[in-house]
This record gives sequence, structure tokens and C-alpha cells, in this order.
Amino acid sequence: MRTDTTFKRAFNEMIDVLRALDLGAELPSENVLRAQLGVSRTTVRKVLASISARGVIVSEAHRRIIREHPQQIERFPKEQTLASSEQVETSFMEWMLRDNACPGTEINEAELARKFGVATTIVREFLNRFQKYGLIEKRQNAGWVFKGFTANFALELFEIREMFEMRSARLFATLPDGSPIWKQVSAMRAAHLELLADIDARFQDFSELDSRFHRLIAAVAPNRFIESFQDVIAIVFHYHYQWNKRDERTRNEVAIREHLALIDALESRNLASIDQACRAHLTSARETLLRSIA
Amino acid sequence: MRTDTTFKRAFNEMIDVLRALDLGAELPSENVLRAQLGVSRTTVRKVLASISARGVIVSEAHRRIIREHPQQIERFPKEQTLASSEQVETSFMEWMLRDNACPGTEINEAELARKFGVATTIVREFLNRFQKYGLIEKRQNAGWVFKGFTANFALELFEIREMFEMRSARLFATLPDGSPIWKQVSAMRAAHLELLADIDARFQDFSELDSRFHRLIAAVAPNRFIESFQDVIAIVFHYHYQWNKRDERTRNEVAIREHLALIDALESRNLASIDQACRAHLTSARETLLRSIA
DNA sequence: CGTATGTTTCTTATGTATAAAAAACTGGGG
DNA sequence: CCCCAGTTTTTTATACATAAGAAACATACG
Repeated sequence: MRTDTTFKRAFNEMIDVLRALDLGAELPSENVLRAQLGVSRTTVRKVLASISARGVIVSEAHRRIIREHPQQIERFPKEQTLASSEQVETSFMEWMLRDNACPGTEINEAELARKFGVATTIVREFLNRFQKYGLIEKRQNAGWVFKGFTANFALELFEIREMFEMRSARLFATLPDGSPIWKQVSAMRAAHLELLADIDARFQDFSELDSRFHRLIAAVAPNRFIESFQDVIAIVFHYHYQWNKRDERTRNEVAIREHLALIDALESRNLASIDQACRAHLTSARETLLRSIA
Repeated sequence: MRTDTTFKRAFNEMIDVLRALDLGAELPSENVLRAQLGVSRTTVRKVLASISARGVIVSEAHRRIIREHPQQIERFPKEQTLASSEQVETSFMEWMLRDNACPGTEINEAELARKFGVATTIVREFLNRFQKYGLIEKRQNAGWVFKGFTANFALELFEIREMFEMRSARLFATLPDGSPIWKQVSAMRAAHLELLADIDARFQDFSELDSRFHRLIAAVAPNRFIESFQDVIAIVFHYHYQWNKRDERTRNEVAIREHLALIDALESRNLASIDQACRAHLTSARETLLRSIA
């Protein structure tokens, strides 16, 4: 049976929506809420019914009134708001990084499904999607093989990354002054400086900023294949560094400074500087990853 | 229920194996046959049992003897030797290219499953794998959208293709004389000349040769992400050109000559010539594809 | 009439079932 | 002992079932 994670997520969000409204106010229409929460009206109605049953709102003649602010209502815990297909990703990455890092390990769909507590269909679907990350390989009529989080993997990854990133960065040199991208670049610098100022407390926020930074650079000339490859990079860094915490703070601080240098170079529109800053960052990122694998 | 396409394929292949043996000869062991046919011993035994039931071979005390050459035995038709998951690819590409080429078309899993006569699971799995080709996109809790076989698609595809191909081709300039790749390059030239000599009759064989040629060039320095991208190129060319036959013969002849020029350039080890030949071919291939889309 | 809610229908997400295929186990002969 | 064929156990490929969610349709109210 399908899980009701969409409902639970919408329910949690609806609590926030209600909190922002005054007592006695009329709720927005189902259609407005639908757009706001990003779900179907069917789900909105289900959430409203559920909240109504708890007495937080009352329906009267085609309108809904807020009776009390939902302070007491408990939110659904985060795990219950993730579809099984999403949970499997986390389970799998943990299995991979913690338990069975060794290359050549055979992956057994049935066993994983049992271990993760989901149907085999889900595991299968996940593995199919996960294939693009280059870490597993399918063998006809047999299971999958884990190819290993190896130095080779990192080198192949960075070879592509370098091609793509240099290509995008270089395009900034000819980007017209009026492009809206420059605004985003400048906002990106601010975000980096902000994080740098508070690096001791917030160094763990870097992973997400890193991904946003590289996606912004790639966005200078959209290419679906490059965008898809960003997913590969993002997942690798997200999980690998989550698992390997050595020198995390220093590592991130260095990367932030390299990003800032690259931003300066981009804004200078000087091709040589761009090349240099970009390559410097990629080389350093590669070395860091390689060191953490060895 | 799972289809028995593996059995049928093995059965067809076994017929060839038996034909190559003398009457009265003893069959190789199950294990040897298993390796030869590339299936499990379970399937080999099933095939042997089936052929045995038709009286072509007799089992006596731990050995199997060929009694007659299987001229009469009918092979299973090709369609029955393809797993549903493989058939779906063809069905889908035909649906896409013939019926619904327009961008933005919504793809309905259930409807496709009905149309193709397979379970929804299979269609779903296919779409998940097919996502990497950049032609479809998934929307949360809703179906998929066909993004269209558009000029933009072709341009993005070729931007990546050019980066990858130039990278590989350039590496040939520093490839040591002793590398086994040179033998394959020379064999590749022979294959091209052979096809060229008989181009009027065999121009349809080019698609496969093309794919092998570009994979060989990439093989100079293996990179899983580049290899994976070759699949994208291969499928696009295979199906798109199968559907668009305009000027097929001329188009292929031109490409063969460009390939030959590139082979010469590679063997010259001259970087400038390699760059030039490689770029010339890619430009021409891109123009051809764009023209056929417009 | 247009917008909002109530109702019905269709589709997707995910579990379960099962034949086909693979792999593991077994006893026997050279 | 190694290899071989017979047997049993596991796993995969695929079909099918169903609740959740989306979309389409219908009705009512201002």
C-alpha cells in the first residue's frame, strides 16, 4: 500500500500556514492552499478534514474559520514525511559507506529490501536510478555489483567535473553586464562571507552551499547533461563527507576561500584568472577527496 | 510471471552449437555449455531437456550423444527472446518518434503499460532508466513529461559529445606505440573500408559501426561517465535515424569518410590534425542531426 | 457566469505473489 | 580431490492488487 507521506508533509506545512493567520480569520480557499502547499486539492481536503477533526478549525456554510492556534497539535516526525523511495537512498548510502565499502561486493535486492524494511520493487527502482552515479553496475539476470568508492572513481568523477566546470566558468568572461546571473553571483559571495564569519558554528552548512554554488556556475548556459552530473557530485559530497568527518571544519573553510577567489575571478572577466582560480579549486577538492578515500 | 526469454535465447543458440558438432559426438559438459551460452546451468539443463524431448540428443549414463542434426527444429522467433523490459524500449521509442513527438506531452505509465501490453512495473522501471537520456523528466507524484526531441536537445547533446570526444582523440597523440589500441584502430579502418566498398547494399550497418568507432576512441582512457554517455549517443542515433531515413545512404557515406580522416589523424599523432578531423566530424554530425529535426 | 466545494474517476506508489533463472548444495565416478 | 550431473534453495523479473494522491467532473452559491 502506498504511504501517506504527502499527506503528512502537507499536514505539517498546514500548521505553519494556520499559525500565520489570525484567530477567527477565514482560511484561504482549497485551491489557494493547494498552490501554496504544492499538492493536490484532494490532499488539501484530507489535511483540512484531519485538522478540523481536532477542532482547530470549524467549517460553516462554505467557509472555514480558525478557532485556535495549533500549538498543541503534534507534527508528524520527519521520517514519516519521506516516501519509502526517498528513505531507501539514505539507507543505501549508509549501508554502502559504513558496512560494505569494499569493491566487488554483490548487492542483493531481496536482502536489501529485508534489511531496509521496504518492498523489493522499491529497492529495484532505487538501484536503477542510482546506477547513474557510477558506483554500481548491473549484471544480466543477476544482481548488482558495487564498484567501490575508490580512487579511480574519484579521478573519473573529477575528470568530468573539471571539463564541465571550466567550460561554465569560462563563459562568464563573455557574459553581458546586464545578465541576472551577476546578481546571483554577488548574493552567493555574501552567503559565503556570512558562513565564513560564523564558520566555527556553521561549518556543516557548507555542503549545501557548495552544491548551490556549483549549480549557479553551471546555470550560465544550461545543459541538461551537465545539470544531471551535478546530482552525481552533490550526492557524493553530501554522503561521503557526512561519513568522513576528518578535518571537516578546515576543509570547508579552505573551500569557501577558494570559492570566493573564483567569484572574484569571474567578476574580473579575465579568462586567465578564471582558469587559474577554477583549476585551483578543483585540484584542491580532488586532493581532499582522494585523501579521505585512501 | 517472469518470461522465459532467457531459455528461448539459449535454446536458439544451442541449436547452432549442436549443428557445429558431428553426429554421434558427445556433448560438452553442462558447465562448458553454460559458459558458452552465457546462462546458468539451470537454463542449460532446461534447454537440454527440451531438445532431448525432441529426440535430437540421447542421454546415456552421464553423457549426451547427438543423434541427428537439428535441421527441423524451429527456432523461437526473435520477439520471444527479448525480455519485456527490452521490448519496452523499442515500443517506447516508436511511440515517441512516430506518435507523439511534441514537447510537453505528458507520459502516462498506466496508459503506456496498456498500450505496450506489459505490467506497469516494467514501464516504470524503463522510464527510470530512460531518464538519463535527457528526453523525459519526472514530476513528483505525477507522471512524466516528454521534453521533446528538439534542436536544443541536439545542441546540448553535442556540446557534451564534443568535450568528451576531443578529450579522447587528443589522448591518442601521446598513446605509446605499443598500445593494443592501435591494432583496434587499424581493424576499425578496415571495417570502414569494407563497408564503404559495399555502401549501396550495407549502408544500414553503419549505425552499429558508428557506435563501435566512438566507443573505441573513448576507450583510450576509460571513464565510466563518458562510457555511460556513449549509451545516450548510441540510442539517439540508433532510433532517430531508424525513423528518419532521408538521405540515409549519403549521410552514412559522408560519415564513414570523416571517420577515416579521423583515423588517419589519430595515427599521425599530430594534435592539430586530430583536433581538426575530430571537430570536422562532430560539426557535420551535428548539422545532420539538426537538419533532420527541423 | 465564475469561483468554491463536493464527488467520481483515473494514476501512481508500493506491497505481495510466483514462475524463471541463478546459485548453492549433494553424492558419485574417474 | 576435481569435475559432473542431480537436487534444493535463493534471487530476480514480472504480474497483479490496492491505498494514496491527482485530476476531472458536477453542483451550488454569490
